[in-house]
This record gives sequence, C-alpha cells and structure tokens, in this order.
Amino acid sequence: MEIPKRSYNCGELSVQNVGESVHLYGWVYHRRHHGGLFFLDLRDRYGLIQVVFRPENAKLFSEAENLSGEDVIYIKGVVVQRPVDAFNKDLPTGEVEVLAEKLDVLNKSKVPPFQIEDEVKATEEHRLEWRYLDLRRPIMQKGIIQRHKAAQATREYLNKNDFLEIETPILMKSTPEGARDYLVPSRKHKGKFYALPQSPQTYKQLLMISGYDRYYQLARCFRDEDLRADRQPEFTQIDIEMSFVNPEDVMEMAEGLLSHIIFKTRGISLKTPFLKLKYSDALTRYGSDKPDLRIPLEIQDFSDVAKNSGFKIFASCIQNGGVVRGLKIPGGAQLSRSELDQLAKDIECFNAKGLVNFKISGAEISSPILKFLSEGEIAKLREIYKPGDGDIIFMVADSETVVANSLGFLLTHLAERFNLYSKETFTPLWITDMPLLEHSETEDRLMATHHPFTAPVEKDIPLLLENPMAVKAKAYDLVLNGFEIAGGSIRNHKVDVQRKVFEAIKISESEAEEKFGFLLNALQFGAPPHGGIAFGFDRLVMLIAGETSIRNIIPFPKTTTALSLMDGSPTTVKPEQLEELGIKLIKEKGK
RNA sequence: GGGGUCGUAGUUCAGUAUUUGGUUAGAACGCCGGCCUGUCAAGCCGGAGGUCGCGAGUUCGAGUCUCGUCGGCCCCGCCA
Repeated sequence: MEIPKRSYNCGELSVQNVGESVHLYGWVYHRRHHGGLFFLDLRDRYGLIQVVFRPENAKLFSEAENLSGEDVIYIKGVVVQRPVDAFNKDLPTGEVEVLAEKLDVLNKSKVPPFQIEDEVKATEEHRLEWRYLDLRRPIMQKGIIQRHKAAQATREYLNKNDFLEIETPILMKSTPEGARDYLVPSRKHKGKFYALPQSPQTYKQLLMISGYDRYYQLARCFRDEDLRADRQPEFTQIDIEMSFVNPEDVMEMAEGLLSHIIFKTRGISLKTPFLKLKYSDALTRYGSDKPDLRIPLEIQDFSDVAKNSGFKIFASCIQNGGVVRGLKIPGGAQLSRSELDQLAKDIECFNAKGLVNFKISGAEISSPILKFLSEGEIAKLREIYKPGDGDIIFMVADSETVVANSLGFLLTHLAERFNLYSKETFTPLWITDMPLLEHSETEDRLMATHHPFTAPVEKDIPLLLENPMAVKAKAYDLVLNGFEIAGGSIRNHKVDVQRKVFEAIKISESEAEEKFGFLLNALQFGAPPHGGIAFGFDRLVMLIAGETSIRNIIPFPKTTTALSLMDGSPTTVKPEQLEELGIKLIKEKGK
C-alpha cells in the first residue's frame, strides 16, 4: 500500500491554507449525510477537520457513504473556506474544510464496543477492557500529552540544575520493611527471588556515596498492596537525591521543580516558598496529614470547655485522655435529619461512636445535647466557633486519632457538598516535624514512619532507645490539594546512627547485616551527608489534568483488584515454566 | 481481611423498595435500511437487537425474594 506523505495533521489547517492540495490521515469520527452532500469529521490526536464530499464525483461519493465510524482513512483534497454562515466557532479548523478528491480506506473498523467520544458513556470496566479505544478519546489523549509535558518539564528543570539522570535495577533484593514486594523467581538460583523495587531508595543513597551528588530518575515502583483511586501496583516516582544538603535545600529545590512543572503544563505560577505546617498542627487543625488548603475550613478545639461539661460523654472523654473538637460548616444547618444520620454513619469507619451537631437559626442554637450544656458552655461555643445564621457545628469526642479522622472526613466531604471552595487553584504546603517512628497496630511494634534510613533530628538521637516515640525525623512531605505528592528526608549517613535506628525498630544486628549489610558497609567509606525526595508522578499529573483517579492518566492501569482487563493478566503459566523455576503451586483450600 | 455501592439490548440507564413476585422487560445513543445539498452530538421515517453477571434455592410463577459466587468502583485496614 502506498502511503503518500502526510502534509498536515487534522488540527492545523486554517484559512491560510486555502487552495492547497493536502494529504490527510485520520480516523472517521462523526458523519453527517444530507443525501446530496456528505460531511465527515476526520480525527487524529491533533484535532478535527471537516471533509466534504459532493455528488458530482459519484464513485467517490458512494465510497464515502460506505465509511463507518473509526475506519482509518487517507484523504486527498483541497482546502477551501467554508461559507461564512457555516463557520464552526468551536473548532480551531472551523473556518475551512477539505473538499475530497480521493479516499482510501486503509483499514476498516468493526463497530466499536462504545462510542469514542469525550463524554464518558462507557463504564470504567469497559474502558479498561478496550483500553486502546478508550485512549483514542480526545480527553484521554489530552491527559497522556500532559503527562508527557510534565515528564519533559521535570527533566528540563533537573538537568538545568546539574542533576544526572541515572537508572537503577528493576530486579533487586527483597527488603523486610515497608510494602509487600512483588517477587521474581530466579531460574539460575532456584528457590531464590528478586524483588521489584518499591522505590530505588537504597540505590540512590549508594549513588551519593559513589559521588554522583545530584541524581534523579523517573523511576517505576512496585508495591503489592491494596489499591485506591490514587494507588496502582506500579507507579512512577520522580526520584531525587542530593549530597551536602539540609532539609531546606531539598525543599527549595522541590519547590522550584513543582513550580516549573505546573507552569509548563498549566501556565500557573506558584508562590514560593510554600507554606509549612507541623505534622501535629495539621492533624489538630485540619484532621489530616494531607490537608486541602483550598478549603477555607478549620477545626477548633473544645476540650477545655468539655472537660467540665454537664454532658457526661464530653467530660468522661476528656478524663480518659481524649479530645473534643468541632468544625463549623457555613450554611450547613440545611442538612436534613437523614443526612445527619448518614454523616454519623460515614464516620463509623473511623471508629467514631457519635456525631454531635449544633444548628444555628438566627440567634437560636438547637442541638440534641443542648439541654446538657450550661449557659457558660454555650457562650464559649459561640466565642470559639462564631457561628452565623444557617451554620452548623459538628463535634466529635474521642481519641485524638478518631477525632482527627472523623472531622477531617467531614471537612472535605462537606466542603464538597456545599461547594465551599474553588477547585481551580493549586495550594501546596509542606508537612514537617513528623515523628521518626510510629507504633504499628497490626504488627504490634515500632516501625519507621517514613523509612528506616530517615535521619532523626540530632538533638533527639539520645532518645532513640529510651523514648523512641518522641524522636522527630528530618523528613518533609509535600501536599497539594489534599494529596501527598512528594515525601523525603535527610538520610542517616553515619553508620552508628543508622544502627541505632535499626535497633529502635527491633531489627536485630544480624538481620540488619543480612538485609542491609551492603548499605551499612557503604556508609563506612566516606558517605557524604545526603537527602532527597520522591514525587508521586501519577498523582501530580492527575492533579494537573484535573482528574480524580490516577487511572485516567496511566495508559494501561490495573483495576482495584490489580487485574489488567485488556490482556487478562495475571494469568496461569505452563507447568514447564514453573518447573524450570523450581516452583510448585499449593492448591487453595476449598478450590 | 472488612464496609458500602453497582452489574438489565452493542453502550449508558429506567424497571427491583412500603401499592405485594404475574402475560409480549422499556428509553436514549449506537447499528442496519430509507428520505434528505451546509451539517458539525445533523434531522426525519422504519427495523433488528436481551442467558436481566453466573449458580443454586423459595414459589404455580423470579429482573424483582434468599443463599452462594464472579467482576467494576469508593472507603477502612494496608501502602517503610
């Protein structure tokens, strides 16, 4: 088949091209048949161009009539200006059209399983099953193109700032800490396994030790954990590490990088330096370690009033070491009884046992618990929350964590429900002063909040063993519009501090030696002070593209059960393949 | 591991609750056929198209009730 050289794409013709003979390629989009006149929208990733067929050329006209949606075709024609009253102002190419002289169908298309249009009419299940068709939709192409631009802006900025792009292995050593590893069996060494990287963390530290003092990589990472709208089993990080730096140096660089990416993709300039918020303050004030500062709502503490309250639940909660905090929602008094019940039910998943509300109507306050409160307490309530007509105040009395989670949920949920903020802005902030360690309920032991290579604040080092929970980390998270989009820290570059951290999280010396011996060794050969950060690239692109799921900016994502609906992976493999790897399958009980 | 929600023409949905479980399961878009010379989500007329996710059960009778199972999405746990 001869393929004449494409002269223009479908999005670039204008009145300046009138009179030119052009060779166009694209997919058949909408067809409009008027009996004696046939219009065709030809589509490619650049745009749409209208092609006109006139009946004078009977053979060509009947060929056009036989086209169906999504056929891929070649058009030879002449660019002509449309009649002035037939301009299409919604189309960049809307003042011209191509008068067809020749049509070649390069490949017919079957009737697609769903219509290829911007407005999503197919369920996500279908879109994933027919992903290559879903990706033809202009809105999907826009997201993929923005992803490309964000990647290029990343490289642009980091290259300009002396960073080296260096690749690290995909087959690496399984690590005990952190997420579940994806394992890869070794054929040469039966019974042994590689792991896919959860992140290139140890490699980038080794690169610092090797003297590559500024490293970056758009690194694919793999974590075998349960999925969410913003979590996929494999995802991409902008992974960065720097030598001879303080937290402030890394943060400043990250601010510059994020600003550059947002500017290059959306044309928006961010104000630097970004706001900084202590981890504990974020939890008390916003009920979240990743607050969305676009939302103009804040939680206020009521514990001081509640501790002597006649409302016994409040008083006993404080006595038992809990807190009572509240959140005012402007205009929230219109919530119905059933909606309030639903909200109380919604926060049950955070272990909240109840939700108290105060509705304000003019000068009146109404509440199921009003009769238990003294006038003084009500005066305090007014003083703290300064409610206006039509507002509602929600209060939760429970442990610090339950209160934060519950009110944090209500804050974002109701801000959305009452449309209390503009979504068009980008509001980044740093979360700092995080604890180095936290207690894991599931494993009933101390674990690294960030990862075990994070450096403690110097003055806290002596506390590592006697009061480990009090130790603060030299770590920082970057939050954008309610999503954690980056996190990093200064690392332990002294082997004794690193050993102490391992000891604090109960990794024995022999285990540390076995799992991380290579790193402990390396730290003893002139390891420079170093630290870094990693951006969740998919989440960042999601926010840039205005999407609410990272699946929409990942070309071929998995479902929430980690299936690929298009190719059906994961699949069983031939017994011979298993045998070669020395692997025997265990039958699941009852199957 | 747990909670919620959804699954009905090719596609998106209505129909399922308290008016009870009842004869031929509807609509829109798409598809097929016809008419139509300035449309651009073209329009008008006609037509085909269904294992109601799958499997049991209750019942004279199940899209509708019960149990199981598979799958999508959202959330908790988990995600150093």
